[in-house]
Amino acid sequence: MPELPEVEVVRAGVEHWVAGRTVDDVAVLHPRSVRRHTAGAEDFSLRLKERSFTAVRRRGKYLWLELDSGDAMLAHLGMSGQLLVQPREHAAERHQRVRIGLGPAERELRFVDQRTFGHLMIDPLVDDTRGGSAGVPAVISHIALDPLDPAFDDDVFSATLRRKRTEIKRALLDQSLISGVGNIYADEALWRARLHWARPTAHLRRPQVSGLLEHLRDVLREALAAGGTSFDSLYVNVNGESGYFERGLKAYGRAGQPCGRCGAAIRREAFMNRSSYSCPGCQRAPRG
DNA sequence: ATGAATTCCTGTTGGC
DNA sequence: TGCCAACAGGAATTCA
Repeated sequence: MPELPEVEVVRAGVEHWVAGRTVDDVAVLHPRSVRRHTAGAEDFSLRLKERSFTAVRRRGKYLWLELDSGDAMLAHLGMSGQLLVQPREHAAERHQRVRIGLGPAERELRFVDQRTFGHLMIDPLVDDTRGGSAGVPAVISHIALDPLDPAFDDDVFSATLRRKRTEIKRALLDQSLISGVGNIYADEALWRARLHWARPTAHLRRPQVSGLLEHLRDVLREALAAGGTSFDSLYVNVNGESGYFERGLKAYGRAGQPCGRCGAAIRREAFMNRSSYSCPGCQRAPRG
């Protein structure tokens, strides 16, 4: 499931292949994949055709391909989305949803997405009110900076977090507070910080928040260096190669296996219609 | 206004 | 062998 490290791997790969290319053909094969483009699939294609890609940027789990029109093609991979660059004559992937011809190269950009939680849309770039220098797509202006962004402010995050009446893992998954963190890296950072997912944010000390951010950045950077995490080949990078950080996971998906720190069996708990993995020895549940 | 629950989707897996 | 429930989960939307 693509989180920040996987999306960054895709961003870099896509940028290598599309920068300077001009769109000479667009085919929307599944309308759901452009559902957030409210003007419709035809308008989506129209705004891409004959436009050139100038840069590829990312914030959290969103990435966008800047166009020479002042718009950007915004992409979110959801759970199973892939952006692939393939020769045009290469056979279509089973769940190919959108195809974008890259002139004058004999290649095309393909959006492949089995579960269709991901999406593409065209959106105007607006001034970034969150501290960046480049423009951001208007529809994601509410998304917070991610913790690897140089402009991310730890003190502001800590203060905002401690004003909230919620649990720490909910906050980590709230993209308006901090972006790029999903279920996997939230569990990994909490394990490293020895914090249980249900800890109330209002009771966290500032040094605990700082420590958590440090662990979060560590695990994100390690995963990025390894090319991202992948489990079932639904997620692959732009060249079709799976990431392999799963061997570095200490909590996520390890229910029943011994904690690498204290040996206790990692537990799995239901949480927000999904699962949370933690160590009962090193991550004590809060009282109440 | 805030926080939490619901919903969208498809392929795989496990139990009976 | 076949059927069905559970599961994977990001984030917009809806609800309380």
